[in-house]
Amino acid sequence: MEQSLIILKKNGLSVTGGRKKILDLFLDAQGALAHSDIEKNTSVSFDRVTVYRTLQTFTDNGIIHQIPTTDNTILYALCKDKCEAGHHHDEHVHFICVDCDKTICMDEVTVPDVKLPKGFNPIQTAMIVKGICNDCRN
Amino acid sequence: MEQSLIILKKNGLSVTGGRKKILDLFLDAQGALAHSDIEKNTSVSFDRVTVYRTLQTFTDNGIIHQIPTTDNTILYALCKDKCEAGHHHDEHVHFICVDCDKTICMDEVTVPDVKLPKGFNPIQTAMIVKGICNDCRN
DNA sequence: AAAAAGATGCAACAATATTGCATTTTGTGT
DNA sequence: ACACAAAATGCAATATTGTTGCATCTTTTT
Ligand SMILES: [Mn+2]
Ligand SMILES: [Mn+2]
Ligand SMILES: [Zn+2]
Ligand SMILES: [Zn+2]
Repeated sequence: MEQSLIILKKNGLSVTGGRKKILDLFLDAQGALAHSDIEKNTSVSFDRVTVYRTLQTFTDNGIIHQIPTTDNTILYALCKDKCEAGHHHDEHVHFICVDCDKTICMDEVTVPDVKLPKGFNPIQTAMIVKGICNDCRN
Repeated sequence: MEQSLIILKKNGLSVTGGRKKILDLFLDAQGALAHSDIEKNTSVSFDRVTVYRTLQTFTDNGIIHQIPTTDNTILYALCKDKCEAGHHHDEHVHFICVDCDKTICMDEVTVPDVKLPKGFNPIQTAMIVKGICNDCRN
């Protein structure tokens, strides 16, 4: 059975053309995708609204996770960890290449713990490294 | 002399009502501010465009720095470190309280180094911790 | 005080995001 | 296979957010 089907079923989501297509995009993607990437890359285009709602649904169900940025976009990437609905466990570092602009999930690089001042209770930590990626250095 | 004046002069920026007012907002603020906060909090309101341009200017000159988020906004906060025009040195952790929604610069908590896979060259690292802040825990 | 450089506001426009509702599609039980 | 209920989609309208050019006003420099 197709990977995208498996994921949708496992999460109790009904299988629709749009969801399959968008999920396949993520499964095939090199790096993270922004909303705009999805609108561009789907030759057969869905309504913008559907894309918004699909990304929301996937995020809620722990299928994709969000990556914070400083340019008024949100990046999304597949959760490869054991994320559940309502609680993500993506504690890996994200690398944004300033050259090719790709964003890569470094699944093998765990976000280090950090000691916070007394009284601050951490729930989730994100780490974003900007730099030159493997492909772009020469 | 007023703090805001000093900062503007030091950066060779001409002193205008708008810049002073916005800079004072940052100097008084508890945490980081989004564009929308500035529009709301300035009783005397400037044109939206001026706010955009002012934030851009401040960022370019190393007066404020950006904090990435996952909600299609950018947060801005005063640079307390020795940032220069064109090159920031804000290597501190940012804490976002999921309760009161404030974002705090933890100037004393340095972003830890992280070992990247071969071929990846880091330039700048951001760390955002979500959790419950000092004021909100009880 | 005058000139030059720079900042601002306005208007128009572009891009992005949200909501309600009618219609279509999907999953479920027969 | 069929009918029904539940859910997803598209569309339209609206709201929010961001960008650009240009005329005017303000600040800085001479
Ligand atoms: Mn990731
Ligand atoms: Mn900061
Ligand atoms: Zn690259
Ligand atoms: Zn709080």
